[in-house]
Amino acid sequence: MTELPKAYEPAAVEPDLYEDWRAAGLFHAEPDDEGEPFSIVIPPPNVTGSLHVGHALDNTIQDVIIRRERMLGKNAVWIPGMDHAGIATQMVVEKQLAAEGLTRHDLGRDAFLERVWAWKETSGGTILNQLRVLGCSLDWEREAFTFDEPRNVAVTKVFVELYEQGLIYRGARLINWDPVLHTALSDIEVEHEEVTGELVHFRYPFADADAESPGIVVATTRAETMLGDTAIAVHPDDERYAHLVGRHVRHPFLDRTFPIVADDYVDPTFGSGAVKITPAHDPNDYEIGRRHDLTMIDIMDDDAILNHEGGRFAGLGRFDARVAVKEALDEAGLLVKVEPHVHQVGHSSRSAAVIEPRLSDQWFVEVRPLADKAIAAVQAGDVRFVPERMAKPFVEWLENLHDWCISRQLWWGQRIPAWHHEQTGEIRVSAEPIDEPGWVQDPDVLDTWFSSQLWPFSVFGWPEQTPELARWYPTSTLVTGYDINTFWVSRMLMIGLWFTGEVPFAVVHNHGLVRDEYGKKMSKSFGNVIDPLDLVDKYGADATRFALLRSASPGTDVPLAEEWVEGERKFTNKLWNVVGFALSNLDGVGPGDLPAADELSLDDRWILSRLQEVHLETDAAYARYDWAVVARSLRSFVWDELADWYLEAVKLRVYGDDPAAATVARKVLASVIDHVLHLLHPVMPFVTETLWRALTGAPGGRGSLMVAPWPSAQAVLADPESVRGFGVIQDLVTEVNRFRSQNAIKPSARFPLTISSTEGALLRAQADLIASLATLSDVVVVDDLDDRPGTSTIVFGAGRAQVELAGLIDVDAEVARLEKERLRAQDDLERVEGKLANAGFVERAPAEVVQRERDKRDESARVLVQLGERIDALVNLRG
RNA sequence: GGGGCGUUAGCUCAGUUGGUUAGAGCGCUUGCUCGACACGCAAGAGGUCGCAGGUUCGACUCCUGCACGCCCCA
Repeated sequence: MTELPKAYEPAAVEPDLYEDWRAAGLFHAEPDDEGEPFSIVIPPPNVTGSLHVGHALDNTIQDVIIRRERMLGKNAVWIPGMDHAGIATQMVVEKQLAAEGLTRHDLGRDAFLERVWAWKETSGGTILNQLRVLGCSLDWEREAFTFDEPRNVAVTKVFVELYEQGLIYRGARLINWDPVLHTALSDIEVEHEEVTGELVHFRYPFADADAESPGIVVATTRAETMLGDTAIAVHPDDERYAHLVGRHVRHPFLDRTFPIVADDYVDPTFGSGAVKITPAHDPNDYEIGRRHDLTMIDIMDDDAILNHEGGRFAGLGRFDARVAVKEALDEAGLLVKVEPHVHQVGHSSRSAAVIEPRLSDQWFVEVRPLADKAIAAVQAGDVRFVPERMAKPFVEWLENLHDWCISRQLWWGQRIPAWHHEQTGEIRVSAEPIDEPGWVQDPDVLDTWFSSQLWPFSVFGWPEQTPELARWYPTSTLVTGYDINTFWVSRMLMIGLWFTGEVPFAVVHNHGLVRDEYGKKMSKSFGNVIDPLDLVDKYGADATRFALLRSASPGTDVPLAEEWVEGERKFTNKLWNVVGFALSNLDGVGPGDLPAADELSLDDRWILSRLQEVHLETDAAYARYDWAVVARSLRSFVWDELADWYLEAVKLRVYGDDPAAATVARKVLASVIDHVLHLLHPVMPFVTETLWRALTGAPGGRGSLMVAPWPSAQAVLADPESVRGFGVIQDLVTEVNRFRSQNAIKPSARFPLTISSTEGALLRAQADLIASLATLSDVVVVDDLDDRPGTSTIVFGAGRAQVELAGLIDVDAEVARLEKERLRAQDDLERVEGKLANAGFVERAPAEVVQRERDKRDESARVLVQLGERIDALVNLRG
């Protein structure tokens, strides 16, 4: 076996290892491979995107899951791919055009699309390459794109069938209009932000103008919309206005009158209690408009500039018009008052423009029947959320879902498979182009989510009944942040159930959002963004992955700091050195069968037992997606037990002169390391693979740890008695160390120790081990200590140990140390006696709990007496 | 306004069914080159578990109210 370099250098091994795995075909799976099927589809990142820490977390989790399932012998596949991201991608290319002084309209539709495809081929998709750097074991032979040909076929089929089922319709509805991007958006692409604006109160005069009547006062934050008003609404129970219902008012700037209507929606306590109604530019007004059959007037053009309906305000932008209308009202003597007002304003999540609700002809999906199926599936447990509490808001969201506007006035995306007759206006929806005179295809494209909702089955070639689809659909687990449950998960569930009759995934695992070390959201403007590629570069992929997982407790956001990643690099280095120590001392012994039970020493039995416990603990944590526990328990085992204790213990035999004992130690050491490398591999693939090959001499390629079978926990190795026994030794050694530290005795100074203990037989048998671990010159176990002057006592859990002071110890410091221990024992005793003095406790608590407290009391009392005697002896010695 | 989550050491977080001396990482203090590792080893300081009640022999843990913070929806 070769010696390892002194420190682990990730950059030196990661790219080559990844290429070795890939070249050996280890990322690839075929549907007829052995094993139970297990599949994950990647949440397709935007083709315009680059890797941020959120992707790093999401894909690390998926990689951990798929690597473990692969080792468990499953027929595991992880499908890569990207989302064509209609708006974002079109914006990127339009920005390039703008730099050349061009718009997409200058190029025309076909030339523009060619240009976008060219951009996609050369600059798009860098994110997928970045995932390789992280170690993600995606099946690259199966890469899919939401806008490639197989996916287009699926999209067309779904559109046509939903249309034929009456679930897709075209009609004039109030939609969210982005006046910058010139397209409709769905409700969830709108973000509501709090804005301080003005509440303008003004008066509409009555139409049947008796000069005495003051008219009726209304209030609005968007004064310009009064140009589209076609009614005023009051609450039916509002006595102030009851007599006015049915009367008409006159528009001050336009040649029309409109009625005062009564509607339950009106909040009589808000403003004047009378509401102006603009059905074509406000969602609530729209509903009222439908109920009362009001005229709906769209007063704006695509740029949100007032059209001819705006009368003398036509040609003004909506915000200029807001000011102009207010001034005109004032001049006309109709303005009552203007007050500051805080309210929610919808903004485009893409362009940040203020959304204009607008009446428009668009395509919609009627979601109710689809949503009901999805709700039923969640409630029946056919799809399970982890953590569970994510299910409730998900269902509530589905229950309140409105029809989905799916048409976009863009060019980059699937063209809507509908044709309009130029003369008759008739509409035909068809999977095949209609090539007859007079028919032109609908110019709009579909919302990107319309394609990505099909992802869990379109990636497998649906609607063709492929072997992949049969084998891997439904998928096993979907991994996403909880923030896109509504955007994406809900739609996949609805459409998957509708078209395949099955839930598209059995489990939705939601992780949190990655934040900075103070729990703040990462943002460019705040300057706290961490680049995961930078982390990989500096600390390695394993450390980056481990740091993310370690913070990922179920259902919580995931804080991350660069220093924490640095800490995990130290862990990879620790692991490196553990194996390095083993390699230089194994003398050719590799992992294999363990020695017979009667050959094992106490430390062997202890570490093997602990390994089994840790194995079971991590298996359970893996199964419940608790990455923080997986990471922490493995880290703690390797560092705090294997390295700090077992390696130190094993030196006694490995450096000793009993060859048989040395061989036993080597076998156990090699096996434990081999086992824990398996357990760690899904979370730290690179360093574990490197070390495993060094340990076993495995050739790599198909002989990689990556595809080695997951070990099984062996219940026979569980040995509570050894765990307890080794614990006694750990306690004693720790107390000796403390004694050294408090008495400023050099760590390298050896001195003899005489022990008296309730565990006498155990300690006598392990005297050499104790001497080795605690750096003692000699260890003797006796029945009773003589407590001679000139000695000091170390109290440990199972007894006392006596040290010959030999003039090396400061008596005052020793008295101080013992006083401190006496106080501690005194506190213990008082607390326990307090409990036992409580009659209720003694009578009603379980007997074993009471007995435990009694034992504690006896122990503390004994220690207290002994400490008192020692202190007295020292004080006497001092004179 | 409706719903959800959170409040534990200087910071970020664990704490499984009520009984532990309330833990970890980082940071901080002290000592240490003893044949894996200074990307290290050993020891140590640091917490009225948000506040107020209640249930219980016993509450960080269960219940009620309040305060503060964050998220989603309207």
